[in-house]
Amino acid sequence: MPVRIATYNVNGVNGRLDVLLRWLAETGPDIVCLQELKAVDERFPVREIEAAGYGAIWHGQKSWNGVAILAKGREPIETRRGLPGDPDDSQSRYIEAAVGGMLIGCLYLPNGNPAPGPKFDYKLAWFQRLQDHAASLLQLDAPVVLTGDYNVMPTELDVYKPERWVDDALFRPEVRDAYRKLVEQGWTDALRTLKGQERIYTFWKYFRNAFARDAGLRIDHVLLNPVLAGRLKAGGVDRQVRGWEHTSDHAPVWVEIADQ
DNA sequence: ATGGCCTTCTAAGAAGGA
Repeated sequence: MPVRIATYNVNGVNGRLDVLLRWLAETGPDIVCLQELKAVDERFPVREIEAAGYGAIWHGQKSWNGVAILAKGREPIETRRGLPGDPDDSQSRYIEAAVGGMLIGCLYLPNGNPAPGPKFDYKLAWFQRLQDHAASLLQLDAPVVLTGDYNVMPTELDVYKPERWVDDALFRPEVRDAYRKLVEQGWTDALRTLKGQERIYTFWKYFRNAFARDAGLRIDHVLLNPVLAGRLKAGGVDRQVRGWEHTSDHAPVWVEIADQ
């Protein structure tokens, strides 16, 4: 049986619990990385998620951020919470676990707007810490996935109107460079590799009917280490979820990994 | 070129998102 791994910026795990549970029931991913829980640890809906058949670990925060890893029929074994490199960073943006012999890194990279400014500086510093940690993960022989909301459109192909985003923190050259350098360490951008030059979006603004116009961005990514890249069989975006009532502004992204 | 929408926290609007 292939393993299906998904990432989903849920934009409020309690406010959109119905959407999350419906998506889990309809698509049944084996491993799920969630971002933007927007809830403290005590308010993570662990009962409902367990009732749906998933074990979970999570790292919450009041109002903002928050990440979680879900595993169908098993408990993720937590290996890390928070990126190394800055003990003063109190934002909940990274959690990592071993699930069924794979190492899963779940991340929510800072937005960084407005740029330039302190938020953009924080984004670049966070990206550097991610690069450093990712390099250490590449030393492992085990299968490794590094996935989540990267808040970067890697190329012009990933933006509905690139010229409108040139000064945005999600598309500025420094951020695209950081993503490119990360991938060039030896990671495989799963969706781009599978889809060639096809347009792929994972996010559509709530404003101005963006989803209906398909005015989207590709900012949620699944990166695979070399062991897993050779086992990549399929991948896609669950676009239908973005069309549901009361839904997140992101759609889930998934890959399927073949057995060894 | 701007503002459009949506969440949380907490009780009206502010802040953050992208």
